[in-house]
Amino acid sequence: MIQSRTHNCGELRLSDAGGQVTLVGWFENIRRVSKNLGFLILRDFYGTTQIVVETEEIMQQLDGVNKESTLSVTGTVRERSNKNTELPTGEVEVVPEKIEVLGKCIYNALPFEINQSAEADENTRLKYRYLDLRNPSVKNKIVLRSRIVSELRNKMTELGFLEITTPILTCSSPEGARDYLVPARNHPGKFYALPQAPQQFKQILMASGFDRYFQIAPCFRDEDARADRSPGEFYQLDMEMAFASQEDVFSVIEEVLPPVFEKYGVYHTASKAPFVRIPYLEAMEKYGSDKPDLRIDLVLTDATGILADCGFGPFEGQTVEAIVVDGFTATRKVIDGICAEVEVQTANKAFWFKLDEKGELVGGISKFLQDRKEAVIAALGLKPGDFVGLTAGKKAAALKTAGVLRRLLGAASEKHMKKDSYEFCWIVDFPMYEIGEESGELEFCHNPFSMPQGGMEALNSSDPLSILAYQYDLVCNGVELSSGAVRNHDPEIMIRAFELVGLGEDDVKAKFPAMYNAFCYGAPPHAGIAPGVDRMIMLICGEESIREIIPFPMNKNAMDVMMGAPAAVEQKQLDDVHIRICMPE
RNA sequence: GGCCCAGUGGCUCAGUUGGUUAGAGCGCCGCCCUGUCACGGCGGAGGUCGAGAGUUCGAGUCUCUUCUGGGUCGCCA
Repeated sequence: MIQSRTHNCGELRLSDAGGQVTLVGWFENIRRVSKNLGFLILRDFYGTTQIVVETEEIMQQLDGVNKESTLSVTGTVRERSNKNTELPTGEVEVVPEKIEVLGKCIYNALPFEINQSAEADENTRLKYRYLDLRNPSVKNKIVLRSRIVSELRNKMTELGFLEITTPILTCSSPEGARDYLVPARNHPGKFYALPQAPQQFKQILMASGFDRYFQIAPCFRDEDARADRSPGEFYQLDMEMAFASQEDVFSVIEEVLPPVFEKYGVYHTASKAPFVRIPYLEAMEKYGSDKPDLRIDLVLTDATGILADCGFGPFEGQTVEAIVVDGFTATRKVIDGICAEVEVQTANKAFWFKLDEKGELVGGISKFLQDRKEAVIAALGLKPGDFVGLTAGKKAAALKTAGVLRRLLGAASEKHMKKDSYEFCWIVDFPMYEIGEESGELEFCHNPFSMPQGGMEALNSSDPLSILAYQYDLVCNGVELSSGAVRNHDPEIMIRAFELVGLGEDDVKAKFPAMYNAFCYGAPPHAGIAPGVDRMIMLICGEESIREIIPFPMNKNAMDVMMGAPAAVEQKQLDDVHIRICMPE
């Protein structure tokens, strides 16, 4: 029988000196100073405590005990003669009377050093994730994740939202990402699908009379990974409100998120309610992006009129966007690096020139501007010392490229980026429709669930391309956290909205049968949003890789190298679900 | 699927213009050390340089193919 612990390893203080204690934990290290003096570090979830070995007998007991074995140590707490002020438990040590091995680590070499695991090869870390997670700095992110999720839950509950789980086994949705499919044993040839989001269920909950719903919802999409996008599965703080407007949704988010970001974030300040609202078109014109990083105070200027015909080839007949940066003192090398990075990220080139302290246009493409120097200075409002970044192309491309250039210029200049805060904004008034790049035909711009602004009248009498939707994005520091919308709860408007893109009633019924039917029995106007939990935690932790904030992440190729998933299964299992494998060549 | 980067003892990395026996730190093993705290000192083991082919008198280094991992584009209503 194991003596149960009296304290954890992060707990003992000077006031405990003299007491008899039992600690349990992992054998982190031992510093052997002589045959009968050594300092053993015991680590558990809560911290580390120094065990001082002062007898040859106990020292010998530890011979052959590998690090990372689990131990039980019973002994007396004593004030240290040499204190360590860096450690919470650094004023005391435990003089052991008895050390017992609870769980042997049978290996005397680990795949990586626990305390440096974050620097080890990522594949090895994932394979031995249970060792990686023993590293306090790795573990703490998972602890933080738990606290954040718990706080979000509490806050939502406080605001009267009901947490309701929706099915994991459901049916494939015809739109969006690739589904994960699950064969149905009792229905040969048929499949369940894992939900890409609980979208239809939450809207049906609204039609069922629930008023405020939320869920920390698992979502499954079979799409390729990115640094900030885990393959396969992720979580959303999914919510929906009945009889609610866009502003009602905004005020809930504005109340729930900033306190969590401020409390746990690497930056301790976050936007206060109300967040800035920026219409989509304005965001594109001003920031060249629908997810602008508002920590950067630079904006785009349309310089087509003054620069397109200056004789510089790439500007000829194109839209030209300019970003004026005052006090930009970066070296030529940095500027070239930024331009190269823009090209990598957008496949378009960036250009530049400067107005030097003497009032001369210098550098970059300045030689093409000398004939219109004063006009350029006036049009862009330049002052000596100003730097001007430029992009050109068709309007959408010029704006998008300038958006990337803006972000890089901001990051490179002390003066124009407030680095230590969370700047939220709402991007609102997304267009309902757009001309599809490939099809050349009218398509839904975001998703077909959104209510068009102006309702049926707008659909019947306006140019479809001018119709806006009650569709919004939540953006923080240049990261898109979420899309949301006031939903289209009116079957007639839904059908009309589909008709404009060449579809009709049959398509609505075919694609969303349950939701459509439910809405035919009296649906409340409703609106919602679903911020990505993993993305929020990344921002809060200041992490660049999403795998750092997921307890058991898959690798880029959607494999769990620890568990060995995905894996082949036995023939019997395949037979049960009527599946035959056709291997690709 | 396209493009970019990386792969050298258990871990992190260095390795010059292609040139003798491929190095360092950490870890591991042994010895020494009575207050360490990234303990210290001395010694030792441990390498098919991801794999295959090629060029060459000679390849960790150059070329090609391939594998693995990461990033990115496509994709992500």
